[in-house]
Amino acid sequence: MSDDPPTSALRRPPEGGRRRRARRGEGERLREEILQAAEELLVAAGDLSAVSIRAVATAVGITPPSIYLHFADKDELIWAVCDRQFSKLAARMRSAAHGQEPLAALTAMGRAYVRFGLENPEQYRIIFMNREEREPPWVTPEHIAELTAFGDLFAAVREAIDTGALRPLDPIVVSLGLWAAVHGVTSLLLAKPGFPWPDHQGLVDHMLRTQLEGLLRLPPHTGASDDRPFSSEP
Amino acid sequence: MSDDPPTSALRRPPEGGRRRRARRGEGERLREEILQAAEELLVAAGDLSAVSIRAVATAVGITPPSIYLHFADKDELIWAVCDRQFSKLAARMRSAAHGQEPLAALTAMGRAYVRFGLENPEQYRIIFMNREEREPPWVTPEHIAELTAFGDLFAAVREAIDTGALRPLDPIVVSLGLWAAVHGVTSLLLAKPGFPWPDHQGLVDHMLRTQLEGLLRLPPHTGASDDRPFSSEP
DNA sequence: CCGCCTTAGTTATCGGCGTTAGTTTATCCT
DNA sequence: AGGATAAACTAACGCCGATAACTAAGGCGG
Repeated sequence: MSDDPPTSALRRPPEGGRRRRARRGEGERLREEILQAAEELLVAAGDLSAVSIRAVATAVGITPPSIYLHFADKDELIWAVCDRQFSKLAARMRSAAHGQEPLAALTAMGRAYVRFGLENPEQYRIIFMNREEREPPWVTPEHIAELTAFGDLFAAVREAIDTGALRPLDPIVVSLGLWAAVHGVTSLLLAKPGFPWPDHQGLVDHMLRTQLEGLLRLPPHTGASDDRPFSSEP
Repeated sequence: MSDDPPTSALRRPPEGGRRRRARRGEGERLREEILQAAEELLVAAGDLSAVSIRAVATAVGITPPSIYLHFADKDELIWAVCDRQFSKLAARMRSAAHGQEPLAALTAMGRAYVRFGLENPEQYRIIFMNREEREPPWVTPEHIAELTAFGDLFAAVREAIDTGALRPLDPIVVSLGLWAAVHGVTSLLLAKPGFPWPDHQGLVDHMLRTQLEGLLRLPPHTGASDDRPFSSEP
């Protein structure tokens, strides 16, 4: 990380003078360069704090204020960086589930989700492990749902319920529960990598298997059910 | 948040001169005042970024460098603040599970865990939704396990397995899975409070019920298993 | 070819941050 | 009384995100 192999064509030498201006329509190109440089800084350092406006500007070869011509503030830049990778998540989940019957599809989507999170830890942290207050305005619940292929998850759950494979529970709650399960594993692994975890894959498979088995149509259970109410409500 | 009711006896008026020195052994008292002020700032603003060393110093009535006499750096201060609240978590979980049989104890502990997280959102975020790199050195896996009453969780799981209530799975994996389940719900609710969640209690109970039912002693399952390996291993 | 407008960048600066070095002062012990 | 030391201070460094004001390079109508 200290030497400087030509890992990317981005870093310009200080070059003395000003940056050659882009042509009329080419402001877009600089935007892409900024995104690319910010992403490289983020994954290289593995730490959001290493991605400062100044560091990005230096990497691209411009001055800090120029970044504000393309992004309203730092949060928008960071989220745009993360969104780029995360736009691939839904496709990955869909292709993992492609052609599978509902229950297998749910497992495949869950695995793809965790895998993606572990492969893009910084982006996952920023998108799903931060308070939403810092999100740019275009990050709506609908956007989140789209990123996570929630529609496909929900459809698979509903089909599994309709065909009688799963119990007739509220498919929304079931879908959110599955999301919470895979998110729980992913975020704990990312937050505490030094914890003595067992095999990652085994843990994920355990979560999915347990969760799905608990949802299967079964003889009525007699498990523990203590029904004191909660304090906080939505 | 703008007016200044005497919410606490901490804030001193600028007072002109220096702070009256504490007596010889009383450095400890200032440490407590710093912790208290930092905690108040944290929960009042609901945002870690509002808790700057300078803001804490102002609130206590001292100058910023004085804080470093009691805390090595900002992270240690923040973690000490969070640890204070979190030291109550294990006791709450234990008292919730007190006298219950194993399965009911697991449910009670899970509920207590989520409730605690939702009641201390900033602390939960800092402790469980940040990368561990910023943790002070005294935050070991053992410390985390102690905070979360993992020993009691594990004991209840093992007992449930030994008595035949749960399947004979690895109790470590089962315990971590239960932790991941409740953490998944908690952290999603905290990260995305604007998401159209259903009733919190219902979601938590669904998670616990599903997870436990999936663990009950049952006819062997034939779930979907796609066995591509994961990328990262522990 | 010229002059204007727009766009894409610049320089300079502000206020805030965490942190450190060096200094002062009040209290305690002998 | 006087030195030692704990507990505070002042001043400053080098970052940070962000903004205001300026400048120069296209591109276009005449």
